[in-house]
Amino acid sequence: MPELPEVETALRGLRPHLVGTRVLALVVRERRLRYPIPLAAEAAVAGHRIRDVRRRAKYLLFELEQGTLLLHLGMSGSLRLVSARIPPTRHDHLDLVLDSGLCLRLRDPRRFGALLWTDAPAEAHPLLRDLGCEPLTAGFDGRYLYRLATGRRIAVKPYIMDSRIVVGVGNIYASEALHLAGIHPSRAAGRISERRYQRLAGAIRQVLRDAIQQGGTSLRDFVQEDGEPGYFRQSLRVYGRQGQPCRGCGGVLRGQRIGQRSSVYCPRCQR
DNA sequence: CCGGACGCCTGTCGGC
DNA sequence: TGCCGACAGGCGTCCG
Repeated sequence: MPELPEVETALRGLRPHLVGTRVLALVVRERRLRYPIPLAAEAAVAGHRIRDVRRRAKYLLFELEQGTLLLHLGMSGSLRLVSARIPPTRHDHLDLVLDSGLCLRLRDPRRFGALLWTDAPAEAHPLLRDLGCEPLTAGFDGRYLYRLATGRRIAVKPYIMDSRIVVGVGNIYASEALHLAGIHPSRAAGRISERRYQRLAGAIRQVLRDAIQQGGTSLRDFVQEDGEPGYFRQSLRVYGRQGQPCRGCGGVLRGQRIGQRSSVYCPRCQR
């Protein structure tokens, strides 16, 4: 379930429970995630305090007294804070055991997630180095999107899903933002005006903010059981609604594959 | 450099 | 009911 809003929600929920606690151990039960968890990770983190937890793109960064853990949830990863006594179940691949009696447990059935450790500044890590703008910070606006799109023939949907351009916009939010902005998902990125990119940038921010807000209400307690999101289901405009009526004009929403990802849009409202 | 395809995994769902 | 293919919220890599 992890898109930027969920990672952000996870961050906000977890942070107060993590910052200042000491890592007693990293327990790895399944090392084969997207990248094998480095053998050095366990030894590197044990005994160190968590100074801070931050988010960059969809990565959670656990800054320890020594080095940083980079955690990515992939397609199916989820985090829970549980008592260290609770036995792990299937797909609970690792625990970060804390001196508070809790442990941070990663479950990831598809194993597209990742846990890496670096001693260097996290931003310099190869996986973070080339990332584009954070959509919710200054610097991300229509002009930025417009400039980087110059001459590009890629469809706008995969363009805004490209993390070298802007991070955190996954398949759902790309679809939603394009509908909100009235832009056809397969329109060439380089053939959109700066003015329309302003609308798009605003739509991306709005959609992400709304989702964070709603995610916040359904995922508020990470010490509890799971907290399945299920959040925006109700407020989705197009995603997963192929064949159903557009909430704007009442017309039938159309589905199409763009760049190997399913896309839904309104042929009337989106041009 | 760019755009598009591929593959990594497991779980679920719809159709037959 | 059971089987099978399609598909799933990501993303790095490879190829032309």
